[in-house]
Parts: sequence; C-alpha cells; structure tokens
Amino acid sequence: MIITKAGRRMFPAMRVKMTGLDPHQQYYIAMDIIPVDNKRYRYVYHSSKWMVAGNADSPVPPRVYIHPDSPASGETWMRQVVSFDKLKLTNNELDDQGHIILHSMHKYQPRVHIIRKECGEELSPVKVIPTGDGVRAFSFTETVFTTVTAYQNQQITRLKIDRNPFAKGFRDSGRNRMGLEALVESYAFWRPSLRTLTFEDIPGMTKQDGWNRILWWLLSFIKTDWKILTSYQQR
Amino acid sequence: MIITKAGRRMFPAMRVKMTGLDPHQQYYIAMDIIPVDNKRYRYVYHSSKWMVAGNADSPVPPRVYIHPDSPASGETWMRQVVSFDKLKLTNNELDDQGHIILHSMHKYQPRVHIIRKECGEELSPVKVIPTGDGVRAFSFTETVFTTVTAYQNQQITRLKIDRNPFAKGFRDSGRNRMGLEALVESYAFWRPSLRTLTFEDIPGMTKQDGWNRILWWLLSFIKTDWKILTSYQQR
DNA sequence: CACTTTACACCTAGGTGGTAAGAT
DNA sequence: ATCTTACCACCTAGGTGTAAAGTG
Repeated sequence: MIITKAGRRMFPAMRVKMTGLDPHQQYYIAMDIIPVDNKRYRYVYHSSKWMVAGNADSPVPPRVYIHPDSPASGETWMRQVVSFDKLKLTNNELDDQGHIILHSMHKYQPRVHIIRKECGEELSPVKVIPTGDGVRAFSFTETVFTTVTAYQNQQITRLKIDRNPFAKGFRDSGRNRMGLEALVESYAFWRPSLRTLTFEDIPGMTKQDGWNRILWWLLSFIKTDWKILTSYQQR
Repeated sequence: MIITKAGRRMFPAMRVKMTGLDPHQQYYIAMDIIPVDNKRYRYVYHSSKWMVAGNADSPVPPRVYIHPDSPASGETWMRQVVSFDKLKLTNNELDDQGHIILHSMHKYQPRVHIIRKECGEELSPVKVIPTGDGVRAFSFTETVFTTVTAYQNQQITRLKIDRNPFAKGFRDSGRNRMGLEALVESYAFWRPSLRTLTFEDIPGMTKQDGWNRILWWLLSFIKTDWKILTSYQQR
C-alpha cells in the first residue's frame, strides 16, 4: 500500500457489513492498523518475494480512524455497507491531519472496532482504543498489506490502475481492462485454491463487496506469494 | 437563492461563530429555513422590485439540516467557524436526499439552532426541531432571501459570479473582478447606511466572516431595494 | 407569458501512478 | 543502491450560470 507525507487512501478500501448489533444502541465504528510482525522487509526482484531485512523500526504514534458516521445507532450501521474509503495512510511521524501513521516496508493488518457508546465517553483519533465489555475487534487475514512509497511490483501496479477509478488515465487505451472475473480465473490457474474465493460462497455478501474482498486477496497473494513473473520493468 | 430539483447550495453559505457554550457539554447545531411572510412574490422589471403576487403556496414537508459535525462539545464548536456550506435547497416536494424543501418565489430566513444533547435523545432531519430549555434559535435579518429557479436580476447574478469560486468560468476575463471593498463603496454611494456595515464594527468577527455578512447584506439589499438600474438583459 | 427543467461548458477540489531529482 | 519526495498530467466528483427547450 502506498504511503506518502500528505496521506494516501488505501485501495481497495475496506468495506464491511455489520450484523447482530442492537438496533437502538449507539456505536462508534473505528479502524486501526497493527503490525503483523516485528520485521522490516525488502522486495527481492529475482525471486519476486518480500524478504525479511531486519527488525521493525521504532513504534509510531498510535492513530485511530473513527468512521465519520460515528456515533450512530446499530440500525443505521446495519442498514448500509460501512466503507473506510476516506481513511488515509502517511509515513509522516509528525502528521497533524489525523491520518494513520505507518512505517514503509513493513507488514500491517487493519482492524475494525465496534465500540458501544456509553454516555459521556469520548473517543479520540490519537488514543489507543479502549478495551472492555462493549468493545469488539475484527480483522481479516486477506487484508494484510505491505507499505511502500513506490510500487515494487508491476502486478500490483496493474491491479491498482485497472480497478481504481482515479487511475483511469494510466489504463491501456488499446483494449478494455480485464474484468475481475477473468482476472480471478487467470490467477486461479496458478493457484487453484483461489477458485473457492468467490462471493457466492459467503452468505449475505453483495457482489460489490465480494469483488472487493477478492481484490484484497489478489493483492496480498501477489505481494507475498507470486511466482509466475520473472522480469520486472519497474524497479 | 436558486433552488433546483436536485438540490442547490446557498451562496454565500451561512457561517457563524459560537460563544458562551459550555465547553464540556455536547450540542447539536442545526439549521432550518422559515417563511418570512405568507406571500408569494413576483419580480417587476420596470420598477426593479419584488412585489406581492398572492398568498403563499401550501406548506412543504419540514426539513432540518443537522450540521455534519454534530454532535460535538461546546469546546469544539467554539474553536471553529461553523459553516453551513453543504446545506442544499430544493423545490422538489418529494425529495429523498434530506435537502431543505422550499417554494420558489417566496421569501425565507435561515435560523441557526443550538441544541443541548441529552442522553438518548435523537435528532431527525425530517422532524421539526424540539423546543425546550436546552434549545436556542438565532436568525439574522441580513440573510433573508427570495427563492427563484433562475435569477431575475442581473446584479445578483454578477455578485454570485464574482464571488463564488465555482462560477469562475463566467467572470469577465478582461478585467479583474471588483474587490468587495470597492463593491461596498459603490453601493454605499447610493445607500449611505451601508457604510456602517463593515466587519471592524462587529467585535470578534474575522475578516472572512465580515465579508460574508456584507455580501449577504448586499444580496438582500439588491433584491428588495435596488433603485439604480432600469434595464435588464435577463428576463 | 411566466416560470421551470435539462444538457452543457467551465470551473473547484482532490485522488491516481509516472518521472526525475533528492536523500542516505 | 535503495528508498523517498515533489511535481505533473490525467482522471473522478461535483458546484456554477447559460441557453434552449419544456410546461401550463
């Protein structure tokens, strides 16, 4: 995932569907991003792999992205897909825009928090999320990512350009972009287990959310495990 | 003020500075827009005046614009200028976007509401604002406006084009737009009392807010009281 | 005739990766 | 060598008044 000084969105954005909330209870929804391990990585081109390159850098100031619809009732949260598309990542440890601060070349995993609102309680974008009875956290292994300041891998770049509307200017104008269906098929050829990851298998998941999860999966798959490509135009 | 089916912003937007709130108390800030009288108007070109053209149309569904930062602490509200620039007006009585519904060719006045948040209370965009001990309403006579679907008066059009960044494409490219200082001077020549309306006279008012209030004042002045111009290119 | 609606060119505002220069 | 930064062209998204067509 690209991180910049000014702050950069994640793509694709995390989108989650809530169930089982108390319709009349007020909740905050928040996201933080935690290190997957204590390592720093570098990308090795000849093997197309991320490899450990030492221990993690010193911790950064903790930040929490409070979903802008917070607080809202369980009913409101459950009626919609909750999208984190406005969340931004930065590598600026002195950031004062409330963005989430991360180290480049490290592995991270987003966490979604559901926090029951007690009267008078206050949630802060710069404090660690409290733990307790009314707080639950969820994370999804397919959303693990590696931070970079420039893409290390042409396949990641291609997926981003093909799927992110804001990168349309970089698409090959010659032919239509590859549909995600076809993309999944081609990846599945090399990695049969991916065949099972279709949204039809996940009850209650909409088509759009399904594609987002598949895309997440592809991205993490390519970053950590891609074996086909041996030459890279990009450094 | 222009109203459309899809919803149109007010320009200039209302911007208010809060004082005297309890820093630790939570408040909603909201706006509604109430009829100034029970009349319908038409614009008479030869006299450059809005004139009564019958009684008001039947009432529209009541709508409230809840400021998107709501709820927030008194401290938060007082730290910033509270801007209502995302509020939209519509003439569509079946609107489902939560915009404020108004009749065209009527006179209206925005009201700002400060609502102390009690635990468990809920504020709705489609309900009338409650009255009670923790609720206060403010309105400013210089923000009275007349609704239209197309401008009736070339001077209003010119002020909007000159001051609204989104209308830059319609500005005379030949000369620089008239500074608001010069604008006020020229209007004051015909209406000496306007001279007194400068932001320096209003304690605690920032320059930017001052210009906004003067602009509001100019707009209502022109609409209701302009006597200089006798010919209109625009119908 | 007196308004209202629609399609449009032209803006603001801001999200993309590319590219070349900078930093260590 | 390796990673980061600043600037850029090219997009999306949406706020303007205009002009012409629509409405009753």
